[in-house]
Amino acid sequence: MDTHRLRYFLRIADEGSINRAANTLGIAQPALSRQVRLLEEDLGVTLFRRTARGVQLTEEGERLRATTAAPLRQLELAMRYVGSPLARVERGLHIGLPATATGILASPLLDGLSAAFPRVDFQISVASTDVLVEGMLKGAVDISVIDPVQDGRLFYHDLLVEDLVLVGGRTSDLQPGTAIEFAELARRPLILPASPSGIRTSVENTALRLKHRLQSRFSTDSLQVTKSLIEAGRGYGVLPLSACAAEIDARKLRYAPLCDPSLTRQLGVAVTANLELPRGFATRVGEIIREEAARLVGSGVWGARLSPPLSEA
Amino acid sequence: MDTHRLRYFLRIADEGSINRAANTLGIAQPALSRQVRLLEEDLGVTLFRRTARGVQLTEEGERLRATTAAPLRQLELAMRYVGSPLARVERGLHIGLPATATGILASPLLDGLSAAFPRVDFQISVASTDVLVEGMLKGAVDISVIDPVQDGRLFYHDLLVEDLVLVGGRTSDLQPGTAIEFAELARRPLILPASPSGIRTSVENTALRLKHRLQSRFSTDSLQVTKSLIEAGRGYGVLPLSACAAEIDARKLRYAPLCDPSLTRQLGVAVTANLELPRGFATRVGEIIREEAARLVGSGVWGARLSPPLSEA
DNA sequence: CCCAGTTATACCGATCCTGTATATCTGAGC
DNA sequence: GCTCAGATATACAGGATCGGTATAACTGGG
Repeated sequence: MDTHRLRYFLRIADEGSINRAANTLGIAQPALSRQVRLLEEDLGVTLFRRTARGVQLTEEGERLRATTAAPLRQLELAMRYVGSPLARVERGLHIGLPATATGILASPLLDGLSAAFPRVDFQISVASTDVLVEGMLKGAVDISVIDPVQDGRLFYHDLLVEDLVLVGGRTSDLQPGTAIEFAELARRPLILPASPSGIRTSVENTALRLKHRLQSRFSTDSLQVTKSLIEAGRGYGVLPLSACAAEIDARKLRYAPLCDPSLTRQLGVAVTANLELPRGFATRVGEIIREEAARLVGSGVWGARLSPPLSEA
Repeated sequence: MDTHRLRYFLRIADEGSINRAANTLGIAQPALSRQVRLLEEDLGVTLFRRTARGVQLTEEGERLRATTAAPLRQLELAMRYVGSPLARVERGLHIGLPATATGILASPLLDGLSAAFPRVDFQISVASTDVLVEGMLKGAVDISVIDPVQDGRLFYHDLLVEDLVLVGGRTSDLQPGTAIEFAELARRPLILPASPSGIRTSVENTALRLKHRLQSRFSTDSLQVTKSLIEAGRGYGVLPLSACAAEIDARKLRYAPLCDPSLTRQLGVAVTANLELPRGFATRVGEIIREEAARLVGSGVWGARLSPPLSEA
């Protein structure tokens, strides 16, 4: 019943190996093995199946991970920031997220942020990059996760890169194992974002470069609408897998990777340059966004690749 | 960064004294003093003001308590139940709460329950006792917090007793320091629950016994409506303080204690006798409700008195 | 001024954690 | 079937941390 062992356990679950976890934790492997055994004895359950290529969570282990990861993270943040003057900030902070990242990011992010900054009311707006940028320049939005932008009035830093996949309805012929060539996209009706989002420009620029002509029958800025149109068989979507994981699990949607070329979308964190916030606050919030994203990526929940972090002076 | 010290810290905060906390924790006082000092050094903040009559939380201490109590409890429950077959139950559990307890109980209760039973979808219904009892007998509601009932088809056990206060609008003359006699109630327009709830019968029976005639101008089963009517100056309400703490803090409502006689309302936990649930599951859920209530009462958030617990064989 | 009650300090023994060295196990490749 | 690489498990010793006992220092109240 100690955070210590729990942190070890979670790291092992992430790494899938006691050995690798011992390395990243900076302790010796036998010590870690021992802690796992003690934790298992304490709880009276087997947490891992030991194999010759590492360890694998049992059902109980998976349950423990699911129920302890978030509270443990909240504790860590709460203790880290309790001494910080930033924790005293009383204010509303307005966070902007793109629709294609809310499903995976919103809830854990709010958990973490409210643990670190209990006096702050966090508000989340879901909108396209251009709307969020406008909101930030007006001062209505404080910090956003958006597509890359070049604007001197914003601080922007890359967060992660995510592969895009082709998503179709239940009756489509898409299979995760069979990649679809980009040229094939031109022969299928596409449902693209209405506003010039990162995904849409990525798709359109590639089409232009390869001299393909796309059929875009519908366009909408609502991810919800996009997915229901796809589900109804009205067309195909180009989306990050994380944005429709639930529907794919539920067999409502199918997907296939893209190739020749594959497409990606880049996300980053942006804050306004002239923030009326306590010094360092926005930076910390940005760090927590990064940490939360790193955690989701590291645990395999978010299939993306992290961009290199900000240099830590 | 150890649950150990955090638990000690929270207990001290609850008891208001290192000495008393040491007794209830079963360790020596110097050891506990030491742990507090170490925790304060770790975090770099002063958590308590030491006085000759105990200790008092500083602002940072209060913040730490607010941000760590819930996650810590979730961790404890998650670890306690990870090995239990009950944690594998996949089912929806329908919980009934009275409107006057939801505000204070719903959120922490859901936190705790979902940590203990991750596979269960908890649904909360807010209704009056008679509706909840009916729902439980029909099997639509599994477990409820309700006024005391005598019904052989239900298992019922007392949970806590709470004082009722007179609540008026912002312009009323009520003051927390000046108790209002019951006789005075008859001279004020009251807004009482429409259904025969515990609060309403308590008020009406007392009036009958003392031969007072009440003026009940409006009645509604919605606590929301009740409070907005009171706020608009349409009348007075008889409510537990916990049901309108937020509005009183916000200076939208005022209150005064009742005397001659004072009124209370009793709450208990009830489950149907013929549950189609795994053996012991409802019992455990009931225990968690009790624990959560005890925690809220112990920390002073819920100004009520616990009923004696079930005998623990 | 004294006393009861509180928190803080000093020291000691026991426990738990970690690192080093080594054993054991398992799956892949020949 | 055998071997080997890579993984986890066991044994033992050193060191840090925790809790207990004894005692000091502090603060209000009578």
